[in-house]
Amino acid sequence: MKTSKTEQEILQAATELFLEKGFAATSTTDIANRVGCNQALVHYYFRTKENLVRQVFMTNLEQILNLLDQPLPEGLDFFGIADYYIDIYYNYILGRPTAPLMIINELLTNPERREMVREIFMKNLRRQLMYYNLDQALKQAIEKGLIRQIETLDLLIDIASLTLASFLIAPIYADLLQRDAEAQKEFIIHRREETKLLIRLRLMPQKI
Amino acid sequence: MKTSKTEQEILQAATELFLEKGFAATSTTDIANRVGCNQALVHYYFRTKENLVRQVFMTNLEQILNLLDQPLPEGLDFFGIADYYIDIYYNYILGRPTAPLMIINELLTNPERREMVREIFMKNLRRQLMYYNLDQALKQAIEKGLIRQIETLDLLIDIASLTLASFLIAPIYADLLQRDAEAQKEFIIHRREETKLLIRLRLMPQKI
DNA sequence: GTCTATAGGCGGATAGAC
DNA sequence: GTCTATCCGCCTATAGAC
Repeated sequence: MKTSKTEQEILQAATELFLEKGFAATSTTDIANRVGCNQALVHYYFRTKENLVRQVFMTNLEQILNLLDQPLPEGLDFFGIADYYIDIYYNYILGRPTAPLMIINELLTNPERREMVREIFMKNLRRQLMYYNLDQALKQAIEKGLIRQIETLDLLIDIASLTLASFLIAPIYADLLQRDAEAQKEFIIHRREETKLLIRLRLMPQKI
Repeated sequence: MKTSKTEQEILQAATELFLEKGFAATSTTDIANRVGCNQALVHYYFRTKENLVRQVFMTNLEQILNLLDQPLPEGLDFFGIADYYIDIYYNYILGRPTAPLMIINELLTNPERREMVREIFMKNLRRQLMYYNLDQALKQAIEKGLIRQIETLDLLIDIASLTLASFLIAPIYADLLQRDAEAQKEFIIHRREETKLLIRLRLMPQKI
């Protein structure tokens, strides 16, 4: 489907504003102002604001899920794999720090968005295969005593939790301690390494 | 300062609605409807919606921070202390699962709220003392080799991240896997135990 | 204190000229 | 495709009767 230059600009401006202020706080007039056109044009292309929101939401969500689809570099053990995924997610969010909040927020307050997530999951067989493969590999490694017992879902949630929270906490941290943007970035990188250490220790097969 | 019964009811209804739908999506008319009065009365007591929001926000934030002020039970080692705080926070949020989202959301989108947080921190000397004491105790334990090297702030953020994220992820998890509320609660309790394990392994003094 | 009524503004959406 | 003009509805807030 071909899209005109103006339509692209509107979509781009909408994405920026949604990430800055959230969906609810952004009006179609705001979007038009940033593009430099009038408000009617936004409705001409997308008819309703809801359509626009849906599209931005889906695009961002797809991007995040697609990060999992990349092929693994060869010759990594599980500790290397964990580090690899942690790096991927931190790097992605570093580029768009407010994206996870927008998505989380929308998922929590709007049940129909969760329906959209299930659709995306179910449609993508490759993603289901990825999960299955990871699950099998983990189980084997646990049996061989290479890593400590853990559910696959728990490992993923552990990583996601620590990554997500880093970005939620970073701006608050920076403001509370009156630090600048550079210090905020350093904080996130520091948290990335702490995350790697936590996960590594979680997987290391030593007795409790 | 004495507050009338109606004022209490309005505050209560506002709190409920803000936690359910967020600040922006809740109108003063919504609040009046839940109370069973008319919308003008809300403004009679609080003059502006912003005042109401501020009050609810501050109250919830204070409650969360006050959880840290409780005296520790005697005779716990650091692993016990960690478990103790993890339990406190999980139990609190189990009672009001959407409170953290409301606060995080407001802190991220509204810079002036962060100013309020700093005020609360700075005013409460006892809280600063608590942090100082924890910091000292941790440093000593590290020197003695009882626990692995860790920054005090990192330990607190580790715990907060995992706790917070559990509640953000729980409703999404339940919807995606089409589980009911009971399963959702089980998920959170399961995550609580996983959190304890992670922190325990992080603190255990063993070589990497 | 509690009500009705209403002002005033903003947001989403559409009609219609060009 | 892009614009101006405008409708409609909801929101916050206030005025004023009781």
